[in-house]
Amino acid sequence: MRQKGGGFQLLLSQAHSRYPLLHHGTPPQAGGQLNTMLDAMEVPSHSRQLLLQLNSQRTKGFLCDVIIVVQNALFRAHKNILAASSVYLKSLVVHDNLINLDHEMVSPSIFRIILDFIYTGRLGDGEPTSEQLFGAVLAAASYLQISDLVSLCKKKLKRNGKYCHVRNTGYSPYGSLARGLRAATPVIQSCFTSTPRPVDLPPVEPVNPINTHCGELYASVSQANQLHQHGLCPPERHCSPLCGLDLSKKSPNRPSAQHHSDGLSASDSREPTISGRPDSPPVSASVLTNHSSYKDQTHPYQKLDSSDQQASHPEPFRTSVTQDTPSRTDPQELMFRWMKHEPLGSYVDESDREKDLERDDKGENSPLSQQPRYPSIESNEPDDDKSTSEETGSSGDPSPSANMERYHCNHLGYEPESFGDNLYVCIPCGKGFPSSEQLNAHVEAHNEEDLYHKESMDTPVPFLDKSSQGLGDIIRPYRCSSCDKSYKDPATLRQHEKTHWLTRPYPCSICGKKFTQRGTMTRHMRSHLGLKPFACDACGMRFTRQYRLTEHMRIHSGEKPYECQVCGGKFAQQRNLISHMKMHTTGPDGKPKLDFSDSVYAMAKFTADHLGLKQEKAAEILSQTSHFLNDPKTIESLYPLAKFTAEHLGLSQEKAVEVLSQSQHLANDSRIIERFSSP
DNA sequence: CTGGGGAGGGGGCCC
DNA sequence: TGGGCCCCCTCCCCA
Repeated sequence: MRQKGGGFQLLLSQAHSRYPLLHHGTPPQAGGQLNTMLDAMEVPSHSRQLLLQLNSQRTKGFLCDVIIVVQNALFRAHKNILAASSVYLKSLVVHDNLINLDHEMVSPSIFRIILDFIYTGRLGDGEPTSEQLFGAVLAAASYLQISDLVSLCKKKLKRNGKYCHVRNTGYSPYGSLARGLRAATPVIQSCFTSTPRPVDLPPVEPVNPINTHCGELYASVSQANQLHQHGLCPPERHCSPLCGLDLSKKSPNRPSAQHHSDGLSASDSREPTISGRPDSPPVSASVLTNHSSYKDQTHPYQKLDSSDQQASHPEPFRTSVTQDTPSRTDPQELMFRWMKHEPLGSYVDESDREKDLERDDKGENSPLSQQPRYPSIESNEPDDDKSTSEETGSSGDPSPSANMERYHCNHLGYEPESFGDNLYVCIPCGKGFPSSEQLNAHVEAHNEEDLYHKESMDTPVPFLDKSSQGLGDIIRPYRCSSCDKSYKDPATLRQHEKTHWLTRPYPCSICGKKFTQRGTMTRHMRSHLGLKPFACDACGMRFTRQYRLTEHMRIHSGEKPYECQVCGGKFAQQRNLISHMKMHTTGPDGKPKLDFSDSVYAMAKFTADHLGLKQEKAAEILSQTSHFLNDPKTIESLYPLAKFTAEHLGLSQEKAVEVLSQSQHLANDSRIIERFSSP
């Protein structure tokens, strides 16, 4: 039977094209000659034995390096085998370890048959077959560009007198899905849901999971469903004929991929799969060769163990800094904390604290609002909960929200026990709920007006109070009731408020790590799956994020836009500038080595951060807002450092640089620091 | 051996 | 919801 081993011949053909000396040193030969040579194989059973081995390995999951998602079933296979069988599959597996097939083009059952064919050269081996089945397989095989299988199906249909062009047959890819077909194809997870199906299609019978003992990469729950849930396989991609298979995103630098943007977000646009798109009608295989120029990178992801993940997050650098916090009056410490965006001791306005106390007396404060708005230096206790705060990966994070979280846990009985069954607490109003769903519903019920009204009633005003509507309130009117942060729109505020929640709402279904934003969790999932959609045109290196690619491209362009204000050193990546700045701020003994000229850069950055503007706008903002600093009343309400800047460093950045460079002695004058650090 | 820079990768979070 | 940016950790290379 010619078709028997057809896939294997493809495999050998590819192997020979790549490795001309593979077969007894025989040079590459024309197809006919090669076939002749294979027919004359000195060990006739060699190809059969090899294929049997490969299929055996597949059924055991051994050395499988790709997962194929078809609707809600997952299949494991070997990239090489798929690539050898279909140029189309080759174009998919070359980039990703997980590929997603359009289930409207190929159903799980049909794909199982196809995969069996690829590994065995048999179609519906030993099972009763029908023209409906062949039609479905034919359609799917055409879609997947498995020419041998297409030919086989056509032959079988012609034999039955049923074949005509597939477009006119009315054959659905589903067809009659070979009920009872016994196949060796291992399905990682098969969880057939009530996904709406075309009315003319018979229901897909569940495929019994086979070989679930294969101990490599088995999801605890349906990965297919998770992929949808987590946006890794958006429904529109999964279902639309225009969507398709390749989970990768196009490299934005590829003009040829422009047409992918329709119907897909930028992030979801695909790597151009040559003939365009995976879903485009099957075309000549030759058009796919372009793909081979890309660097074939596989990204086996091993970090499935949550403990590993957590162990990989040691205490960050700045935690160690805060552990041996100098005394409050240490000016360098204050400056250092400022540069680190850590709260200064003077940050909590005494009047606000009194208000808090009043509310406490009246019992008005919710359990969550009873804390000081910001943990002041004097309220800091030994950070003894580091070992218990690791679950969310926020260990050592000195961000205000992280500080608040730690502070809550330390001081105010913010343990779950204190809320009984209502573990999910609304931060703005302090109400507890037994489930995250109820809490989310409740949070939605907080309309924007309520939020605004509430903040206007009892929110401390770290920047500018309402009586003096200043720049901060104009730009960012929505202020968090749990911390000092303010936002331009209520949606962002709601998003931010989740960072104060006791329970992070978006857990990773693979490692269990929890996130405050779905997008972060989705991104995290991509790292599990090794998806790197963004490719560098210059070197082929692939990245998980567009931003990484942008950074990377500076390596090729030589662009170094980040300049050290102290020494003039230039860097291609801002993070390396920041790292470099640490060198300026840390002496050889490891202690902070801050002079005021170092702080110029940090001042600009700080200003930009707290005004919600981009980094590069810092200087502009400093100069544009200088008139605010001319107003003593406004200065009084500004962040102490801005006040200090206005008083001591001049109003423009240029002036500040000049003054700072001439005033380094001030850095050692604790009285100066005391002036702005005291309430 | 060590410090510094380059660069890959992950998480937080605002827009 | 995804993009963009920031921050951090880490590894590697080199002087």
